[in-house]
Amino acid sequence: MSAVWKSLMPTIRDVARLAGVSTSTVSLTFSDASRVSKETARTVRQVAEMLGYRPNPVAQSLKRGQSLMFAVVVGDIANPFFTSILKKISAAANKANYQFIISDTNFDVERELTLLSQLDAQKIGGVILTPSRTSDEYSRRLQNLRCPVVLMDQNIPGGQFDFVGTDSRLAASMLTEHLIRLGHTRIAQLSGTAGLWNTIERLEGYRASLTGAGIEIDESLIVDGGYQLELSYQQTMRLLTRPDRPTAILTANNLMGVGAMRAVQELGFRCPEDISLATIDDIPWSTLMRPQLTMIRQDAAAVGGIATRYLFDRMAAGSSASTAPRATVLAPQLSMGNSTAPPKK
Amino acid sequence: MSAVWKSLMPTIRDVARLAGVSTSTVSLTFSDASRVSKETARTVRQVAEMLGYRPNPVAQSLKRGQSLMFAVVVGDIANPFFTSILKKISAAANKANYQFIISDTNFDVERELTLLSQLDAQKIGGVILTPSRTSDEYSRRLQNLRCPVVLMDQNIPGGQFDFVGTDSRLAASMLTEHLIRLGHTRIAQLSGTAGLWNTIERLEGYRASLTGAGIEIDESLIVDGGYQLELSYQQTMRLLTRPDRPTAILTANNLMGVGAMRAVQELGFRCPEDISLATIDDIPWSTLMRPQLTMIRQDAAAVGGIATRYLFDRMAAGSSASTAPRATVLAPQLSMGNSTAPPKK
DNA sequence: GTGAAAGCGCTAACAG
DNA sequence: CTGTTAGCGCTTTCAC
Repeated sequence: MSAVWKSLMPTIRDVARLAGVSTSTVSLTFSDASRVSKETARTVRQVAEMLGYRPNPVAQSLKRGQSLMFAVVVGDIANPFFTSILKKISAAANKANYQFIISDTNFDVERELTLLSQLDAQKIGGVILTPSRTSDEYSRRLQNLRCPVVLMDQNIPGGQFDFVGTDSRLAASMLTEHLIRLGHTRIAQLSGTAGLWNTIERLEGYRASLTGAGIEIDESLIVDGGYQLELSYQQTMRLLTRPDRPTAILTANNLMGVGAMRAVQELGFRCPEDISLATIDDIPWSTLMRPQLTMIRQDAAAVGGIATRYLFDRMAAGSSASTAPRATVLAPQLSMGNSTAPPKK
Repeated sequence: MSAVWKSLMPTIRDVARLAGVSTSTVSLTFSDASRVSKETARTVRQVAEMLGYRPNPVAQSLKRGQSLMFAVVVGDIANPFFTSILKKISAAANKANYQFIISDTNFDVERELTLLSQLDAQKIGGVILTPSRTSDEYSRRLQNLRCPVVLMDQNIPGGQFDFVGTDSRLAASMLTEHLIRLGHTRIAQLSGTAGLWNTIERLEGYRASLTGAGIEIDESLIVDGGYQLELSYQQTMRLLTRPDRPTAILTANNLMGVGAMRAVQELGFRCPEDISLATIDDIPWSTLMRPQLTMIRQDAAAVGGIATRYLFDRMAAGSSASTAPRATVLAPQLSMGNSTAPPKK
């Protein structure tokens, strides 16, 4: 009934025997062709082709103690910001003939650390990671990995790792200042998971802009939305049913933007007449939404592309070379929608 | 500067030496504890713990000729329908302590086949796949894989593989009949990639419903949108600028639904007054869109959950057992929006 | 119940 | 240039 999974693959020995050479010659033919005579190489390739021989990557990894596969670890594979990045990484990896694993940690740090140690045990060749902590302890765990690590989107203090992301501080400032210019003074921020790099940066940008405009900061307007849709929805419900509710809400990522918008709609508020909404990160098909959100766009493709390049460079260099970490911080881009307007008198 | 990737992992020999036993005893302790005396096992575990020993999965795979890792291969990782499925698979795999690879083929069949053969060479333990062809040749390639294969979403003829998906024929019929009941007779279908299982089923459902209602089928109203947003957008533009334009459009997946909606908006048509829109597959945050699309919802979590169960069962059974293929066809669910209305007179 | 030994398929000195 | 050889870390008979 079911397929037979047994038809043995030809091994390097089969090729060697049939080509009348040794296994090392076959191996060399595929790794460093220059060390084999043109003629031998041709025969070997021919035989290999005929037999349908492909080097066993598992054996290669075992021998080399390192695989050519790398891993991308993200907190939420359903977040379109990350899928955009993944698309780009996928294309780059494909072009370079690398394979990679995508893993979703569901924002579970325990799971993330377990995963990383498993990958480490598998002798994974490298990791592109959105770190879910900024603590020293966490940083140490990452440093113990025996493969190159590239951070994306979120950074960690210390700068020991390659990093690519967007200037979050600036992003938050741009939106905050836009709202201030419109005349808002009661601007809430739906903030992300406490302690994360971007969370801190976005809060700082927000605070700096308010202070710079001479607006006193109302701490009760800063609430934790955990970068998640549902929590953001609940928090927005709470914010908007307060007597001293804000006139504008700035959400620190796309999913929280959606959550906030849903709450606004459900409460029957009109946006932007009753409440202004602005968010960081794009939402797919946001052009079909009403109102269109004013937002900061990040260049996800660039993030993915650069992260991949950083990683490939390190993987190619091997553990020997210890180049100084590189970092790219991209500029955020403001995209005006119609979800923001001057506050009602 | 950069991390040292060299700190060697303890091997089974280190554990054996320190525990004063042989490597086979250590191995046995972890695989079949019943064959080792309680006491020895305890010592071994203790030493292993102390050393931080973890069996090297690469070596295990090489020896066993099969890894515990499985792969999920989809055409478009950015399609939210697939991310929903992946979320579920991820949770299930995590619970069962399996690892998996996600791969995006970008709808490139060549790439898909290359990928599958690479995975095969890696001795991957199993594959969950959305097949991108229905041909015999393709089917044969799949059968040659030496690991269990579970099909999801799209099926292939022959029924040699486990399959889980939704009744696409019924899905298309439900929407078509809904439109007919509203009084539409010129209903276009934006169809998917020709030849695919669901494409065929959805077309059949559509045709059957029209014919059943005594409506003659206008072949020019059936156009190829390739399951892609952009193509659907263009095709809709074309459809709506025809003198004999349809009064309703049925799109065969979510991305095409978005594409069609964008075209409708850009042309200044009102939906549903000027044109009715209905689609198969949900769009995230569709509740924030205006109008709200009338659509068929599939139970993505169920698809992911069942596919995983099928695969794990086969992986656990090993290549020995050859159970007959299993299949689950889920019922589609109609979700009424306000994008459909009776046609204008 | 435990250990010795033979590889899984490949790579990389090292010789020739 | 090519072959011999010794493992990578683990599993698995097969003896004891």
